[in-house]
Amino acid sequence: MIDLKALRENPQRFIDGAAKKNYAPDIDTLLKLDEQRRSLMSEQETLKAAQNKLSKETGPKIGQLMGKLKSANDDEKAAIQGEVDAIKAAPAKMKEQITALDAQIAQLEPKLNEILLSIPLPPDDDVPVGKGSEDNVEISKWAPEGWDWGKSFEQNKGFKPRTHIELCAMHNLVDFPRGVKIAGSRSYVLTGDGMRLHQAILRYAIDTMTNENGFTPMSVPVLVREEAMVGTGFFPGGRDQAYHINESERGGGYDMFLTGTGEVGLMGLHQDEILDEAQLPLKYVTVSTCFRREAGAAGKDTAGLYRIHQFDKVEQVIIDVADEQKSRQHHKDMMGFVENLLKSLGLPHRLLQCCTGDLGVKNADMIDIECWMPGRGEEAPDGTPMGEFGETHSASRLYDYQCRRLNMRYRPGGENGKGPTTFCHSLNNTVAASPRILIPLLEMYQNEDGSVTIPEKLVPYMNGQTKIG
RNA sequence: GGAGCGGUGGCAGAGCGGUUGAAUGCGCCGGAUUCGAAAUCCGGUUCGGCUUUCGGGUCGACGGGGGUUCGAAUCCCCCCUGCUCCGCCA
Repeated sequence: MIDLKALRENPQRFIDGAAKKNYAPDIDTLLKLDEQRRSLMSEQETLKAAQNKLSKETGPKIGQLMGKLKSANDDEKAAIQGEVDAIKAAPAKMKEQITALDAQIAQLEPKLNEILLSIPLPPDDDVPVGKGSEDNVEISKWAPEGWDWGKSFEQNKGFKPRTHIELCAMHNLVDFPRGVKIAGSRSYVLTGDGMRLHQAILRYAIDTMTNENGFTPMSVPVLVREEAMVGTGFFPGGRDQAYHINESERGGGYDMFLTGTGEVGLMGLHQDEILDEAQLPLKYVTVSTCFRREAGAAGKDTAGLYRIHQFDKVEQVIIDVADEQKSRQHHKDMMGFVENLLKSLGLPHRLLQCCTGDLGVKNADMIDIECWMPGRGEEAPDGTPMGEFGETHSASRLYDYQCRRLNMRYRPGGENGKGPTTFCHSLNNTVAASPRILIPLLEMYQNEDGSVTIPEKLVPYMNGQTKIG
């Protein structure tokens, strides 16, 4: 959520920011509603102040009179009762007016909140302006020694690549038909070494983050309440993408949603809390099953492990003080952890600066990391795929947008005493999402005979096994 | 699923219809004491909205939402949530 005060002061900044992201929230209406609400509120407050003043005077008086009433004789009783009734009647008009104003204010609020929640965080000025993913900008590229970006897979390795789908079939790593039988399209079953490799990469990723990078591992819910989805910024915008468990319809008090990323659970941890500055930054990592409806992606990436409804992901988040420089540094650090991981696995990849049109509501800045997938992309005349980058990671910098929604704050406790409570900054980034990461892993490590070498770092996690097939 | 008891400031924990934004303790901040520190003593310390001549003013909030009342943390209703016992399952 953006800061309503900041919006009032400089609406243009938010109008422009939204436009850059291809959003067009009705900011004019919001400002009008906000104006109306404030004017009604101050009118109401004046009345309430008068009412409070009055009741402060009459309260003790009534108390006294009621006391007298008990010990009074019949003649006095009538007089005292009359006095009490008169006092009681006084605030009646005010009360009516206040109630009426209440109703008017309540009427404005749903629309106001709806628009407020939908206003995107303006992108940072150094984020390139663009329409969509086609305008993203490559900022760096890495490949292990011996890999020449100017050459095809075949020229690099001396044989034609098989796609991960072929490799999976060859070694019984995935059973697609049975996955579909059980759970419908975009479903799959990891089998044997496929499942082992999946577990190996996840475990390797979480161990690295925990043991080398100082993150605290967590297990968090993946079945959450709507508040967690709204708080983390996925709702209302991304409602279509989440599976909805309709518990209220069967007598439960509220509905539940399946999370599309561990970020929801991790960020929800400190919802409504005031954190001690000394505890910050908080660095959390989780591995969780992620669920995505992939609404609107019909017909896209239908084959293989690329776009599926359910997968497992190791996710990192950092929560820290509201300091732009620190946020920027964390962002770099988090990408560094991923790059080191990919380098240790020998996977060619690049960093992509996402343009404004590709950011989504909650990001000020986002950098995707894409791995080279030799089995993707267009086919050469002889039917050999030419390879293509595929998104495997996404690193977001959110400022206080998410923490404001989550009401997650800290007390700045510098030497000069305590400042006002302040919303934290948050960031998140993928560490490893599998089985998607198995695509580059299998395709880059395939041998001419179709066997697949296990990356050195994963061998310990495969019980010493060095090869599939 | 049945029965019972709870949810109060950063934390613990009183208050259970009358001025109470809330005793007390811990923590935290400032001061005194001390060569310095600990201990002790004194003072301060909830969060948010609106407004402001930046001194302040004002409203709201005791899990959430409604209601009763001149007046609600306190009474009533619904919801969320925690704990204990019983049942069921593992």
